[in-house]
Amino acid sequence: MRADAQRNYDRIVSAASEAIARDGAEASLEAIARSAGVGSATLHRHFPSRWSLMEAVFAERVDCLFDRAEELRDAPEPLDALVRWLREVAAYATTTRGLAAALLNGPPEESSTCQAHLIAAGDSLVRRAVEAGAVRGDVATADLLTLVNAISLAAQQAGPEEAERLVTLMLEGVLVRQG
Amino acid sequence: MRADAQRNYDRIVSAASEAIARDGAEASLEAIARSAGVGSATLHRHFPSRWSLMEAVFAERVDCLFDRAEELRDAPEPLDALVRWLREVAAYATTTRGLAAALLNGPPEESSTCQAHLIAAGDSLVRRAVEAGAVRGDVATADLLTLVNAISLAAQQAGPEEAERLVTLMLEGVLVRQG
DNA sequence: CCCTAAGTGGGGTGGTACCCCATTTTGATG
DNA sequence: CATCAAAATGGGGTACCACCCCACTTAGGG
Repeated sequence: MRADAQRNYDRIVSAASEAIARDGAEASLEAIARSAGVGSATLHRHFPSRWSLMEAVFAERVDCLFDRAEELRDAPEPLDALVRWLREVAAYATTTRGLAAALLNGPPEESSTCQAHLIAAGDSLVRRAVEAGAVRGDVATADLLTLVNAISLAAQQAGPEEAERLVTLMLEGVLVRQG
Repeated sequence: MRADAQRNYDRIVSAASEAIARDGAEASLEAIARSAGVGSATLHRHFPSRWSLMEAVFAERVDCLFDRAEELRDAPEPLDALVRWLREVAAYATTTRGLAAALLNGPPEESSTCQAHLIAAGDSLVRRAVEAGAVRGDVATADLLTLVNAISLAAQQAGPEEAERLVTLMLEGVLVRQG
């Protein structure tokens, strides 16, 4: 990749990051190109679809969550580690407007990179929690992340604390515990 | 309301219903007006915002769920009634593309009519289930509906059976039951 | 230094939401 | 039944969007 192409790529991702934080997942690509000081054609060549741009923007965030999962993997309390990580995922998805929407509503193939990365990160935490007897064995990491993302999407206008409350409710369950 | 205005109103809602079922919540208003045999200005006068049209389209469905709740209110098993009703809500929201999105992502005031109607419908079922000792007392009907809608939205591309699975998971909880 | 291939962005196309206003239609009244 | 003012209508206009074509520019290896 030529140096100028790389420079423009970075500028676009940076501008898109700001625009999405401000306007959500439906931010105008034209405006992003403009604020990056780049023609719209350049943006569309680097990122053929809206989702590919999303993915580039969120890759950094997802990497961060991935690293966080590795940190928590050796925490003393497996359940605590998992719950804490899921809360961080929810917080990221709720505050970074559009992340949840991108992960859930994006075309299957195109949003799978982020999704797969996140699932890989969460998997070890889930497995440890299951082995510790704190989490049901028939729970898939993908399900957990889908639910957390769904909640984040639903609570986007209510705020992060509402999302956290709903995540807790989901983990504990609605039905009374009958042993 | 004049007779012709009423006729056009009905035509628009009918066309919108089809379009949303086919194309989802982002269906083109212009196309809806066209297929209703009506100018776009007429559509925009009757429905100032996209959400107001959504509301009109979904009102029928929501009424149906409301009636269903009343039917189930006197069912012998309160928990069974509640679970069945929530599954029906999920099924409606998943199949009627856009219902979930409309209820969750719509502006607070504009989507509140549907939401309020649904909460009112579910409330009696939740209360009965709580009194029967089957559901936690600190669970709000609104939370339940938010979660069900969130799941529906998340499972929209996966299908109704996936949504049902996730609803069950949410109700039972992810953590192991420790009495 | 030069030349070629990669990269660029202005401008075009076709689509969208939403609004203005001249024209038509309705239905209550004389 | 004829009249007519108010209500309703929709064509056309504006502004914006995603996406694409293609003449021009620039990087960087020989």
